[in-house]
Amino acid sequence: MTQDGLSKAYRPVDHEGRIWRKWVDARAFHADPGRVLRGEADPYCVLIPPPNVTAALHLGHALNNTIQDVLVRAHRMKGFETLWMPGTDHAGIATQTVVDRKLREAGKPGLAEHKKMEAAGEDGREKFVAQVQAWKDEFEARITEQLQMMGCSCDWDRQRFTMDEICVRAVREAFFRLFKDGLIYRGKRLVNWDPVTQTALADDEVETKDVEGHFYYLRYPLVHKSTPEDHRPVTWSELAAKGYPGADEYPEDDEAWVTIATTRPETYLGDTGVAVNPRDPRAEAVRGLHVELPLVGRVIPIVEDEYVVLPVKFGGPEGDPKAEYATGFLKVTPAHDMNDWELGQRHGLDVINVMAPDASISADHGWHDYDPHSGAHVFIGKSREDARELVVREFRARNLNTTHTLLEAIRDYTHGVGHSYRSHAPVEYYLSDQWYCRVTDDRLRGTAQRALRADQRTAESLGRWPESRSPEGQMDGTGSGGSGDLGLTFHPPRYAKNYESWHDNLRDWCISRQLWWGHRIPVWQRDTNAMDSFVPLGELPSSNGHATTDGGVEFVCLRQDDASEIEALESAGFVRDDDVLDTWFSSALWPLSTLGWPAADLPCVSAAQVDAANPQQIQSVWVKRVGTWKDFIGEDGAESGELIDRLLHVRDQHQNAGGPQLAAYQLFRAGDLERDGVNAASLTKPDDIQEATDLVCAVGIKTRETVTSTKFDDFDIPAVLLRHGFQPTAGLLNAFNPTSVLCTAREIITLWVSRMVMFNRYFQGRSALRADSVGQAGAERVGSESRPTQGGPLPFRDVFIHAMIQDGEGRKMSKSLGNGVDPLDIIHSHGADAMRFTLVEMTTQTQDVRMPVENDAETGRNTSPKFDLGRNFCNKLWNAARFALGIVGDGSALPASVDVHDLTLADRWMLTRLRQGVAEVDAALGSYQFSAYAKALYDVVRRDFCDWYLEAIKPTARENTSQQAVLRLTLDALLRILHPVIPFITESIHEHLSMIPAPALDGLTLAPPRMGETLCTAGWPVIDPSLADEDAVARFERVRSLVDMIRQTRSEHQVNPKRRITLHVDASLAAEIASAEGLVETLGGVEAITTEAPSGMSVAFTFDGVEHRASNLADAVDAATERERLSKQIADLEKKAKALDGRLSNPGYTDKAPAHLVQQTRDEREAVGRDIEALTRAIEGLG
RNA sequence: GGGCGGGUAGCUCAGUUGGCCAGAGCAUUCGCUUUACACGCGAGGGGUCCCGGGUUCGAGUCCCGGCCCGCCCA
Repeated sequence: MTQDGLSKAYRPVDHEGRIWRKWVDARAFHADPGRVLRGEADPYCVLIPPPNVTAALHLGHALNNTIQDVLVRAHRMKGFETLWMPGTDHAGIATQTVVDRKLREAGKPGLAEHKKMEAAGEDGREKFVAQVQAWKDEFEARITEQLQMMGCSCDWDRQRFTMDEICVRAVREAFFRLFKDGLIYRGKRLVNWDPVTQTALADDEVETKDVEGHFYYLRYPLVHKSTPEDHRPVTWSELAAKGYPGADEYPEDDEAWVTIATTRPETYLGDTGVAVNPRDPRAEAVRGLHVELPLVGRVIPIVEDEYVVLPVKFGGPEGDPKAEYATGFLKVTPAHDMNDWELGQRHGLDVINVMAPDASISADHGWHDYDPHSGAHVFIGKSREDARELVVREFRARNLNTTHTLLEAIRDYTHGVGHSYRSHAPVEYYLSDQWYCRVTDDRLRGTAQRALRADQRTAESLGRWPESRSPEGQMDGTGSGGSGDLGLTFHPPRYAKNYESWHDNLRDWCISRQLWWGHRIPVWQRDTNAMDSFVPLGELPSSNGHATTDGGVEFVCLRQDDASEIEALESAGFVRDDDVLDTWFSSALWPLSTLGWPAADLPCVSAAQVDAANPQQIQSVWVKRVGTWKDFIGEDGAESGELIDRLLHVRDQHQNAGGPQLAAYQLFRAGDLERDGVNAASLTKPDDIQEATDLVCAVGIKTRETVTSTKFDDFDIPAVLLRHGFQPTAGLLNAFNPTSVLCTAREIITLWVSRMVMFNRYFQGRSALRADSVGQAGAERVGSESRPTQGGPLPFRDVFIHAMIQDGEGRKMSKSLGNGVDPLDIIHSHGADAMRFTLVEMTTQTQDVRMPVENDAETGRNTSPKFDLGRNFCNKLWNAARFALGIVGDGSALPASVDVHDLTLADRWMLTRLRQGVAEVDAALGSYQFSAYAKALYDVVRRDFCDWYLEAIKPTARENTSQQAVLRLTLDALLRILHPVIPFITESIHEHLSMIPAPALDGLTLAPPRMGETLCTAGWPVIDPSLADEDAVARFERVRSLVDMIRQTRSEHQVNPKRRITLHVDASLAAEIASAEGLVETLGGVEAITTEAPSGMSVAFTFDGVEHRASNLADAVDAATERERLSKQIADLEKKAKALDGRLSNPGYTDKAPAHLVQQTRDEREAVGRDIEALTRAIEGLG
């Protein structure tokens, strides 16, 4: 290969597609759990944080996935059996909302219309979900394409989706076990309610935003309540008699009132009490009294509770805004406020819900004392906002007596209000029936807390969550030391604190969502209270179901859908729950579901069970798949292509023998399968199944790439395989769980990391192991009496939290601000490698990184000048490689081996620097310091290799074949440590380099590729300490200093770079230069070295405190300019000398500082002095 | 209110047990179509390391107090 074969500049578009196909064809990213299980390789596994199918990926995803790819590629090269599991998340509420909006924008029926259809019995739910499914298909494909264009080396054969068959299986099993173990329950609680999307939200889906609102001061008349019907007003004189402060300021016969302050007047319709702090001086006077709600007419008690904030004038805390605004009387609305709910529970107050699910005022959702003839009818049907205004207007318009209206005052007030993270509407606290997961149980929260590595825990945590040492350690059957217990480690460690405090403040997790897009809750229920007659539930017929009862409502959870059981339930009056699970429920199972749990331990699911799960889907999949594959192969299998050849070959070999290859072929010819009556029962050996599965998955990839007209959907593969008893995930759980590291952003710590830890440990804990036998008939004895307290293995050992990318002003990148950068734009303009290198270089240990955003006037797209860094670096590497390949040629002249002792100074220096570079890279990657990794690469490639080594060897490399050998090997090693971050360009260069045989060099090991001549499966460089040559480094550094001085002198005299100058040096320096193998001459542009004084014009420079001279710089040197230049140098040196003198004259320094530092300072002072003397003489010489 | 992160050159950032006149990339200035690279090469200029105290022979680094920006949780 000559340099003519490579373009002058690196053009990513010329290479990225070809290189990607090369990797895929080599199946270089496909993990084989067998190698791990057989002990042939250590596992390294990363689970992708599944991107939402809501939208395409943004730059934050690009960073997140680049980091993962760097780790994965490096470990693959280091010899680990490496699995990077890809997939996407269905993102229930987000996707449903987006699709609804898009439908409405397109003038098509949206969610509301589909809900009407469903209510009318017209399959609205199914039709809407089909729309969302179509959206999912589109975006899953786009996301996959984006990741692949970035070069992500995921095991694409195993790609998952949180709602695919494999994941459904895990969700059902998990829900069933939690339900059975009493960790899932149904309850009527206040939930965070999003009135726009009309669903419950988890605590962490609510964002607090400051809102400029008001405090409204409302007057509630005080009354005596002697009988239910008779309540007469309280007068001020009565209160004054009881010692109510300030009561005597009012006319004594006037009706008395209390004033409450509220930001939400409309909720007064649901007030069921007024609370006062028992320490309030007015409390005693109002004890036993009631208030009458204006318009509503409801008479409600006054209760005393410490929760009520005392106003400042009655001893409340000064400076506390609440105390400043408080009146001391608090309206209590248990159905519409979280704190009021709790207060109401303490005092047995009524709960009156006055709103409909859309947050409009309604008497139909729990307002049981609504009187249509009261004044309250005016509020019915009004929105929250309108009702608020109306309440204020009514209160203002109504008089309490002749001098006072019901509205006392309105004051401006800014306060935090919860908003839905999805619809951004203010959240309503809403009373409803929801499903909860009891995450506060020690079996979940406790195992998560104890999982944290001891040295990352606080003393409080260690006290509160003591590890139960002995059983904990022995418990996990994985055998890898410590992996099953306290080893969870955050990088950077400060994030461990977030994790801890999240658990400290945990409440039970609301897992039901009033959505259609998601995993439907597998519980059937009937309310026997509302039934005239019913057959008692009795014993469930199989272990597939578990029943509970709560206040006459019966619940049955089914482990798997079973048509006959469902029919039996429904005929007995049971109805399946309409709701779906919180998206995070399936996300929390990601480390389990993607790796095959629970199938790793359970018998294969039968075809009948899968068919029952979703017969229509399976059927359609089946038809589609047959069509797709037939189109691809053709009826006679005659179409060309390596894969078909392989399969035909396999068929010929195994036609009669059977076995995995035949099975694969038959699956491939899916249409043939049923016709031939082949069934899964003939494929019983796990190895057969695995091999067949692998081959079929390979078909999937091939099909995706080749058949563009037919949409290929990975969703289908597991369904087909499951139907025939295959386990495409066979072996994965045992080989790869616990996984190695989770890479994510800090906002996810609470939402996701914790829940994955809880679930992974719970479901693989001791009792869960016993529960595994439940799947087999008869072994049914796991219940509350054998509750596990010991957790199973972690889902991952390390958690790396990376920075968030902001724009140049420190703002989040967002669509609304228009400051986002599309990764695909950068890939198109700069190349995937340039983007990756820049992102990695930016990734420091801070919590945010800034990326100045510019709009490209030509394309109208956003970009950032920061990406030039990566592009320039890649181009530099490309040209350096082009140059090196040009020198080495086809390699026919290279020796078979070289001895380090025969090498030039430059070669030995370069090899030493290479070794240091590899060590720096290893250290950086080992501690998740990605910026340090990029900087180490930059330094060794650009500074050492390009700037110095290549320049140094230019005159000799074309003749010196040993030098060529070093050049070839160094470039090879550099490509390997560069590969994880810039995979495309390094693989491209490697295509050429690998054609040149690698000479042997003792101490340098560059293992060949494992698969398909790909650099990505080649070995990581291993460099023995014996290659380090400190003497060469010291000598080369001397050369560098001297060359720097020469270059500086040349530059200051504006010497043309091409002009070769003459040095006049002393004998000692002349000897040193002579021993430097011509490096000084080459790098300094030096024609001749002489110990004789210059005869003509010359200039001075110093080295080691000795004056030397350079001549032949120019045709004339101006003495005045030269004097000025030298004087400036002297001035600088004198400044430095003064500083050093100051230090040395300080006895504190010379006495207390380490001796070697003091000596160093003295040496330096001496050298500076000699330099000054030399320069002074030079000035004198100018005359 | 609590927790966390940041404040170093015009911009984006390094600076890991305190110890070379504080570094890199971009930008900028000067010189250069030097046979790998102008997406380049060589040489410069540019910094009260947010402010105020303290510890120390010595502080960007450690301690205390304050100011500003951002994130998370209540």
